[in-house]
Amino acid sequence: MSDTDGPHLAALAALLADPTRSTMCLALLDGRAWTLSELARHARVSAPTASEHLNRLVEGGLFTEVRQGRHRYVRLAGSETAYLVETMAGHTVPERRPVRSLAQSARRRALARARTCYDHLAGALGVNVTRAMSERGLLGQETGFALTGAGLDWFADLGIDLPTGGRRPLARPCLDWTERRPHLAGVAGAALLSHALDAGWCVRIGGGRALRVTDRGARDLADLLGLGTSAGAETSAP
Amino acid sequence: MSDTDGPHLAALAALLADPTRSTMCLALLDGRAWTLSELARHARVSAPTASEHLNRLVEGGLFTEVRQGRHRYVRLAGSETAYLVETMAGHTVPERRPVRSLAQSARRRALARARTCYDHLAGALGVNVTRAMSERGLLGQETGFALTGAGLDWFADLGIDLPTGGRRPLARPCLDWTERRPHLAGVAGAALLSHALDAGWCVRIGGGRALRVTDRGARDLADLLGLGTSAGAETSAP
DNA sequence: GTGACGTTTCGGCGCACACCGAAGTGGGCG
DNA sequence: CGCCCACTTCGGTGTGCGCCGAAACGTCAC
Repeated sequence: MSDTDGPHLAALAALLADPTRSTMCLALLDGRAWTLSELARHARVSAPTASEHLNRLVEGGLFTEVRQGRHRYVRLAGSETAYLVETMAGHTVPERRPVRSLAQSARRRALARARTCYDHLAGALGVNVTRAMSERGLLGQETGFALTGAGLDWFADLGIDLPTGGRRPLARPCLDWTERRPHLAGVAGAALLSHALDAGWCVRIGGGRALRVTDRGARDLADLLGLGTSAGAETSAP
Repeated sequence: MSDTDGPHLAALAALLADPTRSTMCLALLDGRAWTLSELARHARVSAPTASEHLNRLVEGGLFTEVRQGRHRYVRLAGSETAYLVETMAGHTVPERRPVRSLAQSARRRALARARTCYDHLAGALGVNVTRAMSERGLLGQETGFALTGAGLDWFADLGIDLPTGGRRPLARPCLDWTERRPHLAGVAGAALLSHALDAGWCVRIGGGRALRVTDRGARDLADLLGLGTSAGAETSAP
């Protein structure tokens, strides 16, 4: 391989190499299914244009689609695809981009505080939770990135079932775009976000990826991980 | 972020979205510096064309260059860049590609047996070494991907120094293109390949990425990890 | 100096494709 | 049945860019 793989790699990259398509991919990082018209509006293109792009993304295996009545729902093909998009997004140079409006600034701060990254926690909240887990000996980051025995017990005590045996790693680092530090992804990361939503630790705000930590969530996270009440609000200043 | 990051992600992807450029990136996965004309010949384009592509790749931060006399040497910007290329390459669908010539078939088999992947071992050899380390309790893969205490001792006993403290993880999985299984990357992976070359366990064959396991290497790997003499030759058949 | 060679710049060609408006398809609903 | 709406197909336009040959530039060797 590899000698003849150039064109294949290029074909994959070309799917992400268009601003409209990459915007769509980032939008779908919220892990949910979007309709064509929602994506068209989000990416500011006409419906015909969006249709063409979705065809290519589905054809290329990055998206899967479900047709329901007159709607065309698409979502990321799976966690591996999300991982690919996350990895590439983590390598873009963060430039000083002028904030154009007050509303945009508020939205951006909300996303930086706490958000979902496909199926796990991200933003300051995700990074702080990951760091706290490390400090409490639940997660080992020194010699790689893996749950410890204590970490497995911690999930069990919370009543969170961690399905094993699949190809997906139990714990994996995911580079946070805003914090530039790793947060917990993989099976454990997905289970943790799922539990956080079920247990009412946080709720989605707006229709997007942003999360708000509830009072109950702040209390439980303080109890379980010693997180300060501003863990999902404070910036990453040292 | 993320809302306005579509164009940035697209710009990064566009660097890899051309067959000539992606071929160059894959070539540089051998971790060494290539001259412009070497890359032009490898990618089967003229020197002017290659020059343009290198400009864009350097400009985009994927390559770094060193000018020496009338030569222009380029290499991957770093291990993170190599990781990015590896990740994307690992997501290309492996298709049944007809083998066109006997020489190509032999080259492909050699690469599948043992090769370098930027700065660590890959191919059947890399995957088997990784699996053996797991079975011997040197590497934990159940709850993530991390060296164990025994693993740290194992490196120390070999006299391999593992520099810590940098941003690069000590152990990281890298999906093998040919084997479709993880092999050891990160600081430990790089140190292991470096030691393997220094200790004469394997040598580079041809000018490329392919490796040949020496008699001495086969003996030492059998002693240290219980690897069969064909560990770098056998296929991954279960 | 002169010649060879690696690299860059320039000009021009041709193709791929992102985009839209208009028209067509088909499901859902009154 | 007829209307609305989500989506797709079709034509046409513009442009970005990958490519090369020719020529210029720099370095090295003699």
